[in-house]
Amino acid sequence: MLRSGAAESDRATALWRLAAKRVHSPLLARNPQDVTDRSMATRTTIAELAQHVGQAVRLSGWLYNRRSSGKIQFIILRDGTGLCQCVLERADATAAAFDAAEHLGQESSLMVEGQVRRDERGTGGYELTVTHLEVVGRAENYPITPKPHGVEFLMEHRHLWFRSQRQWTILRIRATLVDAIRRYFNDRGFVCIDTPIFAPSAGEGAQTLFSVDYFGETVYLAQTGQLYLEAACMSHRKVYCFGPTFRAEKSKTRRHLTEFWMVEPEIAYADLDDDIALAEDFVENIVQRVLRDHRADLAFLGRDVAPLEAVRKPFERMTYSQAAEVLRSKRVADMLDEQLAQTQARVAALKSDLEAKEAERSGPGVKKWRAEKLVQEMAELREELADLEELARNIPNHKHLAANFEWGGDLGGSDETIIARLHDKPVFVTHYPRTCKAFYMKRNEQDHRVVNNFDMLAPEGYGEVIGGSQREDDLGVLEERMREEKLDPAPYEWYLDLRRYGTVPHAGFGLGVERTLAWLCGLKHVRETIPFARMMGKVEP
RNA sequence: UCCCCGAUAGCUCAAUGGUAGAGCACCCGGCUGUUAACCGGGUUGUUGCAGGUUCGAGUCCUGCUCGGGGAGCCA
Repeated sequence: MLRSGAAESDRATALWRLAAKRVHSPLLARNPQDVTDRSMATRTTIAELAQHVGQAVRLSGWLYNRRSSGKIQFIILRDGTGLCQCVLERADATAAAFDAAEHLGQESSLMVEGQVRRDERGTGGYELTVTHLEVVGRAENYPITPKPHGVEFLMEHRHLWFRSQRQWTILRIRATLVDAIRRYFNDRGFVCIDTPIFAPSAGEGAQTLFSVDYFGETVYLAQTGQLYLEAACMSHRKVYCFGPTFRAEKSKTRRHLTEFWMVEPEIAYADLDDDIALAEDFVENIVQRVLRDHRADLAFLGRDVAPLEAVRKPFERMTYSQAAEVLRSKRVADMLDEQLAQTQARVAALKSDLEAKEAERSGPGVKKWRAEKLVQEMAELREELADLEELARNIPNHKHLAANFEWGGDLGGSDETIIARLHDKPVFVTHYPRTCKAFYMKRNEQDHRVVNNFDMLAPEGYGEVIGGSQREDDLGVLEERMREEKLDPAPYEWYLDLRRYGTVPHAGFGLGVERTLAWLCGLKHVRETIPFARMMGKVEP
């Protein structure tokens, strides 16, 4: 259906040559090889417009939106690097272009040529006074209009939703985040090791993995590269893997995907403190990099950057046991009571606001456009109201769960949120009970009930972004743990070899890219942080 | 697997149990500085599916399907 980008630009070039032939003086056409250079206009992109003020340029892109007022049209052109308002006035010289643009549907592809002007009235601060326009490919009835759409509709049109400003911005930030991650490790002597996607039954919770028929044998899509990375770590000392990972958990929440990207470093001769120090430095680095490169983009997304600026070493730290005490404390009960009161107050305010708007809408003498605007505002308020009412219903339950938290169980989602809410920086929670963690985590020397692990909780309710641990390097203890978990040792013989031949203390962690990006961008849902989200009950497009 | 909410025009949403509507999109017309432009006119329906209650169901009841987000589990 959609042509490839390369084919698109070849066609665009060919069409432009045709256009150029028609428009420009034959006197300049001395060299037939030079067709594209005969134009006085420089070929450029919207992002580069600042360097071409006062010059004639040509842009190629897609029609983002168009407004007209009699003899003047405003064409918002999107070219992949930004948006530019192109102004087209009807005159003898531009009549053909004017008429061609008049019935152009949203997302039609086109090329325009004109004079660049600095103008605050135009999107992005620059405008193009159009002298020529060529339609490359017409589009009719583009499904995604400038008006609001529902999530279901947008997700079904993800292949087109990409083109809208918000999604464009988010995925550009994702690209920077991915680059920051790779650069961090590459610049510090880590060797990138690609771990396999097909994995035999790899122990911890095989029921949550996707099974694949592998020449008649059942294997699984990898949920971590860690065990393989441990092998690589004994060869290269500092390694990392970065790739997709798969979880078949039947979770339908704003934090879950069935296919997501995870980066996992692993370092030899390292203990838990080294691991946490690495995670801390790493997270500070990538957060500050995104902040440095995307201030305007984050502002466009409505992200308050102050909480991100606060992401500086050292982060907060507490043990699991301390967290358990905090959860049961009066401080947490009070905090939740206050949160509930605030939520209820906000709910009440929203309700009266909604009533007032409804009264105005259905009242006498309301202008049509005003009524429409009110309906839109009311829809937004209702959405916020629904979220808050759900929160208000949940808080008493969260309070109950926290107050009755018993040492030995894993922290629930609500417990993590509570711990994170108590701080304005990321929090490391360390030393979880061994019984609720994976067999490979290093047993703590002082307290055999707990392991040397940590979770890093992002602030502002974004929850667990990193899980990591020191690995059990003692062959005997590891075998004991595997017996405890009733794991068949046969598939792990190669893994046990790593302890048989020159075992050393080592540690690592995994960071989820989509959760991190949702946090950085201040998004409600991870589905917008990945190009094509794979979720429970959703594999298309 | 469990709990809560929802499904009305292509899209976003209205409609005391009583004639299915608006805005957008699209078509026609107007407007030389618009910012989700605006103004006038026009086209647009198996109210998710199957039953039930009722003189009468978009509205009430039951079941199912699909979607939303929460629990468990997780990054």
